[in-house]
Amino acid sequence: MTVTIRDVAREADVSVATVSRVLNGKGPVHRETERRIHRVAKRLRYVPHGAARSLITRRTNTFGVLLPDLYGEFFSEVIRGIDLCARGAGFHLVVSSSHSDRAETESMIRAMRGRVDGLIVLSPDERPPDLDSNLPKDFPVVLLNGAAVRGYDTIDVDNFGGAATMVGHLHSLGHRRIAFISGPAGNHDASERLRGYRSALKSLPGTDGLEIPGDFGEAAGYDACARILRLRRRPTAIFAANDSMAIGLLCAFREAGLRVPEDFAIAGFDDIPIARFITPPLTSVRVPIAELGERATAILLDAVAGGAGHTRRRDVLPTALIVRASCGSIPVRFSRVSESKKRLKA
Amino acid sequence: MTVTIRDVAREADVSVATVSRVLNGKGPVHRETERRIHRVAKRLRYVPHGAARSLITRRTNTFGVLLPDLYGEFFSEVIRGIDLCARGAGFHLVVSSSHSDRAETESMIRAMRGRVDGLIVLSPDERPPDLDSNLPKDFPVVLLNGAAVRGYDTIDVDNFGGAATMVGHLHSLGHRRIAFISGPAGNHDASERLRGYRSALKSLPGTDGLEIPGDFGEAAGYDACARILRLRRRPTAIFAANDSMAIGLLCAFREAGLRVPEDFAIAGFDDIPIARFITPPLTSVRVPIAELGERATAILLDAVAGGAGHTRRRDVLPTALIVRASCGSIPVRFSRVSESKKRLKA
DNA sequence: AAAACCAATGTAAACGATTACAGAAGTGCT
DNA sequence: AGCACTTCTGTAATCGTTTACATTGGTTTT
Repeated sequence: MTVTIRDVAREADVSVATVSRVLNGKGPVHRETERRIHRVAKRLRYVPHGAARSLITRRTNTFGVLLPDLYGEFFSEVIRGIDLCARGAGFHLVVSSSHSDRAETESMIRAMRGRVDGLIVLSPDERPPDLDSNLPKDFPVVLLNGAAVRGYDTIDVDNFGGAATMVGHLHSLGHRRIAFISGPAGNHDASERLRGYRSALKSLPGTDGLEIPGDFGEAAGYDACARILRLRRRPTAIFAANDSMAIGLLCAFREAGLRVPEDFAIAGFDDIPIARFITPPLTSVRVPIAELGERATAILLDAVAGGAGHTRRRDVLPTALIVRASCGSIPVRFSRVSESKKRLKA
Repeated sequence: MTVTIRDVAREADVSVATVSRVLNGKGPVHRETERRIHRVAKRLRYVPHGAARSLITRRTNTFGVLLPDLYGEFFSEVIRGIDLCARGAGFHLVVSSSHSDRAETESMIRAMRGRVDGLIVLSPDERPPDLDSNLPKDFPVVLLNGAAVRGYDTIDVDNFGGAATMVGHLHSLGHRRIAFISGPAGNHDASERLRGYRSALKSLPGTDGLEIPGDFGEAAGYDACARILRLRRRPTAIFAANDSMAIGLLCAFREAGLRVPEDFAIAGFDDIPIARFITPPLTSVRVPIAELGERATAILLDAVAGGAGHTRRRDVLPTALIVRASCGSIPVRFSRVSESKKRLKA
């Protein structure tokens, strides 16, 4: 049915070996033969069969990326970093989402065998997927943004430190009652950030905490507003475990007729691109999302090239406090856009 | 090196056929043998080689998605729709971005041969990639959001109608000088929206237009602000060809100390999720982004199942005007969040 | 007791490419 | 003329699976 290298060979009156040579530009082939084969290939609309090819060459020049889901700016940014680095090294990328269902994740991991040369797995769970029984030994894998796992390369950001820094910042602005909207239970980032928040509060004199459950979605932030307004002793600052929830919260406050930062200071975590575009621009903890992806890919490239000679690593990337208007004490015109865009005179 | 079905067979003292049968649950196999094989497979960490398998079965149970790039909410949403539908039918998804470089796009298309059963190509260009010479004849492909192409299934949104409707809406709010920030040249959506804008303006009495070049990026919207403020006769309403530019514009106005919608009405196009969360919530034209993806996948599923019996289609999805606060005349509390979230009493 | 059947398993041919090896033809050197 | 070398091309093995078909031994039917 579909046309194979055999058809091209027959039609061009040569052997398949010669066709292969021409198409891959290997080995000496007569000028005339070469032209003829190209003509025939084009005429027959021949496209080599990727699976067949990589079966024999044992290379796919492709990396797989496994995400819990494909939506949201965080993942987009990670992929951008991965893409950048992989593309530079001549690798394609296949991205797959597994909806944070453990069984499904593991099924996808298996499905990648023979289709990719290496795997980047974003495993936000505290308990990472069972790679050992779902991948051949020594298959190159980098775990992104999850707990450390023995025997695998992992890369993570300093969630603990970032959260602690943010609490310190809020404290320095005079806030003493600082609430925290936490992320989903069992999520590695979420629990590290929570740990950072708690640890910082404990070390600061005269502070008072309040933990509101959340799940990293905008709706959770939105709902937190109602909860906060019901309180007798309201916090003066609210620190959301990620930007999405902070945005939902901002939105709810606006609807409720409350002002940020005048009535409440709000801070987020991640510094997703949209953070600087909302009103007021959001104070957040920047995690170098794209760089996370780049680094992961670099490690994977090393693993693929190095084979057994590759030594496993655990990288932790630093975070940075990004101060904007949502916590007050700075002019409403926001601080970071100037990096990339012309500032307006008017 | 890596363990194959042969190794499992040898270790379990059976033929490869039996192993294959067990692993795929086909054909009658003795209970005891089955157990033994499973044990051995697990012990050896055997994972079947996807390429080898799909070479013989001629099925991958995978769809490929080709995007111009992987970033931005629009694409995330499309993928969500695709994912939803594909997953339901038991198909995996591989996503690849090609950075809108024509040659690269075509190289990726070729790379998909033998790795996927069908392809969804987002081709925002007026001139779509050359599928004919980069894919076998009758390979299932759905073109998303681009110009119609003979011989292929295509699906698109009603950009023209949506833009015209928005202009009508602005007009009905009393605006007569309505500027348009256009999208990148050569982009199908962009030029259809521009056409809709022009056509509507022409048909409305006493209106006045102004076209500002843009490229769908936030920065373009941001820059448009300066340009507008330099004008002697300023527009009262600005219609951006997509939401990202509208957001950039909003941001620039805020920096410049101008108020929306009091000083300028601003409208966007796409209704990306964040549109309702910014300040003020953005009036926009909703395009059913996720549904776009779902429909495309449904068509592809039909094509894969139906084979030659599949009839080609060209679908055009309707758009809807979403009125929020950014063009005034409605309360600042925004209208759509109530769909999905509890409204606050306070 | 022969025929007919069934369950359990093995043998070997695909699938569509790449590539080591070998052979053929031509050229230049001694 | 014989040899070595180069250039071009073909033969066939190989990658890791699936599966049609054959085989075996046992059970039931007639």
